[in-house]
Amino acid sequence: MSHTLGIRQAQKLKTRQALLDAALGLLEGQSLSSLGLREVTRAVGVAPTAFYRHFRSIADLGVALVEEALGSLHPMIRTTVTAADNSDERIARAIELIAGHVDAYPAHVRFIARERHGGVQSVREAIRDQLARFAEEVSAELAKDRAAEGWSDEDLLMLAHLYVDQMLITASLFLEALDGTVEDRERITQVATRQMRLISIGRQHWLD
Amino acid sequence: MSHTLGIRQAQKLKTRQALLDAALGLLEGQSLSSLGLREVTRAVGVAPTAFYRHFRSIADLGVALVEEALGSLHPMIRTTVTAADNSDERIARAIELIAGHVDAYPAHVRFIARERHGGVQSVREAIRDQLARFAEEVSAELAKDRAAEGWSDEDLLMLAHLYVDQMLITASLFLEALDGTVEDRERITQVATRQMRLISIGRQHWLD
DNA sequence: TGTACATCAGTGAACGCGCGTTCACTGATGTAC
DNA sequence: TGTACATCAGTGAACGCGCGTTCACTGATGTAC
Repeated sequence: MSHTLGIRQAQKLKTRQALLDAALGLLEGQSLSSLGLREVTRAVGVAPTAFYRHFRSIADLGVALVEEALGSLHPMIRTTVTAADNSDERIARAIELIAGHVDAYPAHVRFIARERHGGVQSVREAIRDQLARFAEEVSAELAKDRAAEGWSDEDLLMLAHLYVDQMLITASLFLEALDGTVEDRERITQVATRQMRLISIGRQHWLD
Repeated sequence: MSHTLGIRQAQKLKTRQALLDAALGLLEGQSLSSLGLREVTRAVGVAPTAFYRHFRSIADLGVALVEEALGSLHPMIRTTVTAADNSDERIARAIELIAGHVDAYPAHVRFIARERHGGVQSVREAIRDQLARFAEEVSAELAKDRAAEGWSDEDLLMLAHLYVDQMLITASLFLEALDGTVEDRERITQVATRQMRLISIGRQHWLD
């Protein structure tokens, strides 16, 4: 049978999640290295000191946010890349998937884009490690394709990184255009589609 | 005949440059949205209030840093992309140029990578505008090449953006490896070279 | 060239404010018997 | 089931500190004559 959390532990998790959610919201207009502990607890409605029951510091909370945000990106990246063969139709579907993810989790996407090169070392490292893990999974996924015959492991990994980076660039463009016009978003879709197509073409002729 | 600046104006420019330099140095370990005005003036050795003689705010100083940093990237990007035809030798030279630029101006590269998606809107916009200008110049440069025959303006611009983004990604990888081993840097060089090669191949077969 | 006045980059005191962190605490939840 | 004690998430007061901004100022540089 399933184990039910105690009341105390359940409440603690709830507060912790509220802190994470509040921080993510506050990070829309600033970066992690300027986010204040009091700012976060004020947004949640708990005393500043309650923060320490959950995180040692804002940097620590940031690392937890990386897990959460990239956990949500994970399935998207997998699906996108699995679909990223040479078919134009599949490329189109992958781009739509990215756009949909940005619509559904804009704060996660913003957080990763912003803190990937941000001012907090431990967070940068966490993002780098997670993205490297993704690239390895993508690489393994690519290896299954018959188009990967004759490719070295190194070349598969470099292609995987290219896909992952391209995906993040596209996601952050869609993010900037969230409050923009339909035309803005269509232009981004068109450019991203053509870039993916060019990469696909390069992939097809890699072994020529 | 050349006009010599007055003593007063020359001294003012000197202080202004000192503020920019100090800020850039302080931004190695944090992001712009957490940089303090007093921190910067303290590093320079002037009174906090002197700051206002040069900039309205830290965000304003940030925009000035964008001009400076991308002014230094400008020639590099031009040269790199001009050299980015299908020849492996030219690709290798382009990657070396990027690595050399990171060695020469690490703080500029860090600033642009960090603040491109950072927490200060006006700075993000300044970077976006400058990079768009670069992409247009690169696009015009690409158009001169005989390999561009039959390419639409739209496709040239999307390729230009791909090159510019790829360059920034590579630069920021070299930046992370500045204190790393020679092996780290060689691995980055190898991956970046292959990615550039794959893009070149896609470019060659674009019109197939 | 010399004088009298204007400009203005940089100063230093003062302000109110929010910050991170400490500490002893409270009272609901958990546990042992 | 009931009781007595332990745990621990969240509290609230207090602290010293650095922040951005204001203001009237100083004195070297610039300008008009």
